[in-house]
Amino acid sequence: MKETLSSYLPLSPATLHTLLALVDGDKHGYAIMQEVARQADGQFKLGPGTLYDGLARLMEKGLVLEVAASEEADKRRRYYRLTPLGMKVVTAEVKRLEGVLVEAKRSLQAVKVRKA
Amino acid sequence: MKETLSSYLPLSPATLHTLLALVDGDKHGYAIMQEVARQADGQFKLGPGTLYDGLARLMEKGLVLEVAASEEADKRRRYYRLTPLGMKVVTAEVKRLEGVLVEAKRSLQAVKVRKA
DNA sequence: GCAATATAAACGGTTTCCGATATACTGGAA
DNA sequence: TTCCAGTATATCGGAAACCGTTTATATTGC
Repeated sequence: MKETLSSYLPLSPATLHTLLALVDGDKHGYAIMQEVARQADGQFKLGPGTLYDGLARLMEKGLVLEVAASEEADKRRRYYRLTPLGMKVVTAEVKRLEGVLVEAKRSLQAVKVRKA
Repeated sequence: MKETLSSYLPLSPATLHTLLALVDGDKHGYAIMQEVARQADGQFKLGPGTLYDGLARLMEKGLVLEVAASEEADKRRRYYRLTPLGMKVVTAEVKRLEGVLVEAKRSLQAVKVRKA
């Protein structure tokens, strides 16, 4: 299973942020865009093209599925939810990135020290 | 300066790993591939297509430059080096990712707790 | 001098990105 | 009641990036 999970990695920034926005609950597309902008603090914005393309791909792969809105007002909204697989994949990517950062910080620190 | 730096971000996994491999010193292409494979512990491999495409782009943008080998034996090798800008960009991306991971772990933890 | 390995690079097809655009609904202000 | 800004989804098409395969050479060890 570790192997199959690895085959989804690494995630592109757009994909990672989309999945992360869905971790804490179902959201519709526009809300995902806002959440990503918030999380990235303006340093990164997901446009509609990237978002909806990405969502379509994620649904094909089974990482995300569309769910019916319970009894919402706005009929335009379409809600998306992480599948269990999607949750595993985003968890695995976060773990992978942690490892990358550990190595990265070690290298960067070594350079700083060398210069000092 | 913060703003201009942001315009290079986020980095794709391939770009990030290429730059990280160069942080601790000049390397030639083949060595970069090996270093990336090592750092990623097999979870991610950079093929030659991706690598050399990426290097060409990084040189255009001024994040990497080619340097002459001091007095090497192997004449085929072409060495690449991070520019000061490249170093700043990779540092900024590492910092950005740290923030993303903090948020990500918070969300993931919240989900775990909710389920427990 | 042969085989294996190391190294760079081109090539071409596919995937992904992503801004622009279109369309339509919603809520409130003028 | 009209109007408008914001909300919301979607498509399109070009650009950028990815990436395995192949080609070409140099080197190294036998």
